[in-house]
Amino acid sequence: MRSYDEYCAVAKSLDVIGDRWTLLIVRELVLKGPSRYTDLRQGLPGIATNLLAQRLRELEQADVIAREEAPPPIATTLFRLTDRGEQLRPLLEHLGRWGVPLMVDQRPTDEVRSYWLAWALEVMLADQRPDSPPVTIELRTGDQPIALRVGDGAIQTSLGAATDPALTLTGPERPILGMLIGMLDPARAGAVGVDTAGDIDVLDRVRSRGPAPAARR
Amino acid sequence: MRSYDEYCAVAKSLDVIGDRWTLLIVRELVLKGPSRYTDLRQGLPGIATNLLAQRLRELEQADVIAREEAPPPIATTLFRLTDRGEQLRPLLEHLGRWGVPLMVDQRPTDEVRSYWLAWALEVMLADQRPDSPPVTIELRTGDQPIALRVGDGAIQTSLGAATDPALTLTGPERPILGMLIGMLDPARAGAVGVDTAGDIDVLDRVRSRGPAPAARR
DNA sequence: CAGCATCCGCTTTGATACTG
DNA sequence: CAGTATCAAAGCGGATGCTG
Repeated sequence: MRSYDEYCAVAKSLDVIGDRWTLLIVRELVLKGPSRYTDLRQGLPGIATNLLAQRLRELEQADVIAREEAPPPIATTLFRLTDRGEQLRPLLEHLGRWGVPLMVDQRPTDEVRSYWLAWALEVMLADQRPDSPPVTIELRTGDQPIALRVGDGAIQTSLGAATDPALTLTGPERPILGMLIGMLDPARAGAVGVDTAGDIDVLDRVRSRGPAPAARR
Repeated sequence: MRSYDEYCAVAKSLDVIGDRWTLLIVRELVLKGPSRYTDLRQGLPGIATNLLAQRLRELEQADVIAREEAPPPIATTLFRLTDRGEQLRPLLEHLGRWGVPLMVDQRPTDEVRSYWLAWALEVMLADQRPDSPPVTIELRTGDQPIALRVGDGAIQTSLGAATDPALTLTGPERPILGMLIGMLDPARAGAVGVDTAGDIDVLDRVRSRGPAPAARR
């Protein structure tokens, strides 16, 4: 992209990370850690392969990512975030929180990856009763199940089936997210296509953190 | 811009604010408050007028900004941030902090506005000795002077000459910023084209906050 | 197969001129 | 003041082919 030619910190940032696809590449590296070219492509459906190569080159030049030649038995190129790139993580978390309300609009053409959803829930939800014993909720949605562990004041997610979940939600992504962030009455689960198994009341345990954090100062 | 067609909170955010110029328009409204079309153009040198009109329409549709018809004696259209738009402020602050290190690269074609610089300093600097009496530093750089007030643990800036500054720095933007954020030895001010008048030691009073805040959690 | 480069049609942007 | 209209240039998306 052309530079904005402004001597402004925001404009200079956007000169580096404002191109189309660029922040989504950083997202993939934040979520997956060091990744191969091919794995990045899996997480960026629709990107033209030449564009991915070009963006990776630009990000490397800007010291946001680095490429390392992994030794055998991996024997491939890995792309990873530099320290400078890691500093974008809280920015992405903020973008994620800001974007959660937009997820009420799920379009039939939208690709889904469960690790995107899991991450959105981590940055958006909070444990409402930190002193109660931990509970686990299993979400059967997206391209693989998500285990959501609520306890000790924190939210953790992992991919794959949960062991002994207190509640299992099965159904489309949108209403399941809606129930979790409190925008959809859990009692209406069935009406919106969500199958529930277990104790529906554990949903009270999670609470939305609001779309934006208070400004730092 | 085309949608990324991803059911991911970050991608949904970028569908709204990822277009070229969009975040800079939000920056202008954050810094200036409700603004007229023409005033926005002044702060976005290089934008094509049709693009500004189009972006404003899109941002209005996305509930990031609203337009209000100001009554006489103003009698003009004002664009202002909605609540949703205000929630982007901390995001811009983060982008600003991340971008400050990139300001070592000032190009001759870069446009400068003093209120951009003042804001970058506000989000980047901190009062190193909150218990000492307040001091004021005047910066004669950019398109108008900046008064930098350090005291009570906070940094405040205002445009225009300062009253009774302890230190006045006159010269190009880059070395002045460098001296303030501690990347340039104040003793070398003269060698880099900066004129100093007053007590150079008050520079120890400000401290860089580092390029990125710790992750919230 | 991983990691690209090239080509081509289409969309977005930039520059400028013009208007209620 | 607050835009719209027009058109050339740049960027992007999709398909394909190449190389170790």
